[in-house]
Amino acid sequence: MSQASDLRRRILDASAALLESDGLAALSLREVARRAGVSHQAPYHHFKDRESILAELVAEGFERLARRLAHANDQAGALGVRGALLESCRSYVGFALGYPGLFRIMCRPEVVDLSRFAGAQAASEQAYAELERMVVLVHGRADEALISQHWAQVHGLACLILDGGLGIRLPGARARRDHVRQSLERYVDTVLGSSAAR
Amino acid sequence: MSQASDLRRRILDASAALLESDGLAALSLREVARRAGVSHQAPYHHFKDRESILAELVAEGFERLARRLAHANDQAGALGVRGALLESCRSYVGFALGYPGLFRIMCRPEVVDLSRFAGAQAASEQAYAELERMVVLVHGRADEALISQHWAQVHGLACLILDGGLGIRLPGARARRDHVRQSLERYVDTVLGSSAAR
DNA sequence: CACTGCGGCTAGACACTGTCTAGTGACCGA
DNA sequence: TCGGTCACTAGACAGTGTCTAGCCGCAGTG
Repeated sequence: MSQASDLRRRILDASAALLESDGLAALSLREVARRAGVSHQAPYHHFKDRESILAELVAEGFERLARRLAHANDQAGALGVRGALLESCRSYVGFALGYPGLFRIMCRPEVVDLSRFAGAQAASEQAYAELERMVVLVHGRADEALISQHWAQVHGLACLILDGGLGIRLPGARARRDHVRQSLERYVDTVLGSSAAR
Repeated sequence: MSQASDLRRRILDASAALLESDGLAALSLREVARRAGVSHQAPYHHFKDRESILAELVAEGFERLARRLAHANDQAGALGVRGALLESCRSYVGFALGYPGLFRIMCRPEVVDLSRFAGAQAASEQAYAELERMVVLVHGRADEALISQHWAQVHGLACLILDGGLGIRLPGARARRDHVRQSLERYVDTVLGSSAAR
């Protein structure tokens, strides 16, 4: 049984590695099995299908993201609201840029349909709850429009750098980091300025 | 030759239809050929490979998006800055929700690598230029951080409704429309309020 | 008119994919 | 010792993108 869960873990790890190194297109069950040194049918003993493997990775991804966001929220006392907000935004975008392959399948329902996988969906709700907590910290309350405004800002920036035109415009990790920092600081000032004005 | 370009067009149309009705996964060259009533190899006479077909659709998509954004920009005189900004945001998000399959491949480099297709890239630059025009209208100037802040907001909202958790939270087209309207109005007020305050 | 080349298309083949079904062998409780 | 379950292997199937070869009608040229 130790070997069993061992193979399960090895399959997940090989999948994650393949995802980050060669992209989703290169992630085939058979290649994963090859890298794990087992037959092409072995993964089926631990996962129902290909999507289930990816769903497990997605769940782990959302958990990690939620932990990062929670950590930023917890620092509101030490850093103040502005510092914590900035940290939260950086966590989100940093996660996306740090694990681009994983982040992509996390927001691609044609790859992993969250509604089919309770665990992954629950983990994504955790991350959402942390975003909500941050919005309450900043605005004192949280309706859906406020949350989605904040979420859209960080998510949009991440997507645009990763996959959209911003990535093309920003060659090199250094330029991206600088751009993210600058953009997020401007966003934080906008949001806090507008909130204070009310 | 009329027949030739006819088949080319039919292939593009069949691909677009398949993309919107059954999603990217169902879009195979062979199914497209079947629907166009030709052999599975016929498309190769008009397109180098599968990606080239999608790249053509992507180019057309960016052109259409750019036209919509340009139209919103042009209305700044009639609607005022606030009205035009709102209209521009609605155009972007409305395009994404109106052609979800198309919008997805427009921001999925693992599906269509823009750097390989000059036409598609040029069209995407047009759309970017229109976004830049809007930022100038609103802020009087446009640096990269301002543009990406604006772009991220509309792009993020579109992505979250289409593929992210917001779509799950908003069942039905009506709820989505309302949410988009509310979110964008709040965003527009935030951005104009903050801009006026400087 | 005959010949040649070429553009638009068909047909067959190949390697690769996910997944179904049928085994195989080791371990474990009765 | 026996039956059964568990982790895994092996073969097959339909479907895919793409390579190569071939077919047919039409234009241009001698």
